[in-house]
Amino acid sequence: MPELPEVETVRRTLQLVIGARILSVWDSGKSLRMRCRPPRARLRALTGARITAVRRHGKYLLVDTDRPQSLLVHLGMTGRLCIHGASEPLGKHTHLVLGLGGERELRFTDARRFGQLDVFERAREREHPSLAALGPDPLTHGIDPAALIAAARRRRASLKAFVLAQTVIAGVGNIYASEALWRARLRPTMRSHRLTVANARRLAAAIRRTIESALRNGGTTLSDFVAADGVPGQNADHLCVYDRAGLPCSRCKTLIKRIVHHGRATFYCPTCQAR
DNA sequence: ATCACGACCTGGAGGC
DNA sequence: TGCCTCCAGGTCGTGA
Repeated sequence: MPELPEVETVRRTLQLVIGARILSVWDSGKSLRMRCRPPRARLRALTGARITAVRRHGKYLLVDTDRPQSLLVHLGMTGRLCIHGASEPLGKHTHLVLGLGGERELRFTDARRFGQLDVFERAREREHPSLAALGPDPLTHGIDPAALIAAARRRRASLKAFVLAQTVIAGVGNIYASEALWRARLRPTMRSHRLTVANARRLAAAIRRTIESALRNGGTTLSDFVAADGVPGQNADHLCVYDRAGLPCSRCKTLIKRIVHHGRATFYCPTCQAR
């Protein structure tokens, strides 16, 4: 669920907490991604800090404060970062609660615990292990077709794996990889080093347009995703291939095919997506 | 160095 | 109704 458009939707709805002071910090103590426990002492040291900005790179949210530290949040597959009333009961899978005063709390919940929480020094952001290797963000940096083709030619993996590689482009996940390749009329199983210049241009434009259009619809909600205000996204109704196996392609009416590629569901139109 | 695969964890859906 | 199995949007470590 939370790929770039969903994380950006959360970021935008989180603008409401900018200027708020973190009056209290509570964490569940449970391990999240890769059995790593979020650093409790550094989380709690945010007490008293004021939130100054909420940024994003790919699928990572960066909550800046008026101190040298920022909070890093990755939503994994089922993570939510939502503003709640302080009197609302804590959900079962709540892992972080920032008390913001005015009866508001910013809560991170994550049933599957594939998410990530960390506190890092902003001055050394580039060195953070999760951020250091990220490629350009399609919304904030754009995608340079020349750089895209150079990266594609260095690899032998499929185009789908290429588009999913966060070191190449930050923020594309399984849903939008299928969607962008459909839009670019390229077969997901095509080897990335066979990408032509014209195809690379089409792919760069397709990724950007796929993401922008999903963002306009508030992101894709298949089961868990909601924005920081609790509102689900509407983009599931606008998907062209993802989760549409056996339904007609909106361009050519051929039935959409589902394959398992690299252990992930992959959808494409056998007619209008060239090999 | 690059790639494919499995593991991480829980809940929901569907079959019996 | 209840138990079982399978499946899921991300990322990383392992072994080939």
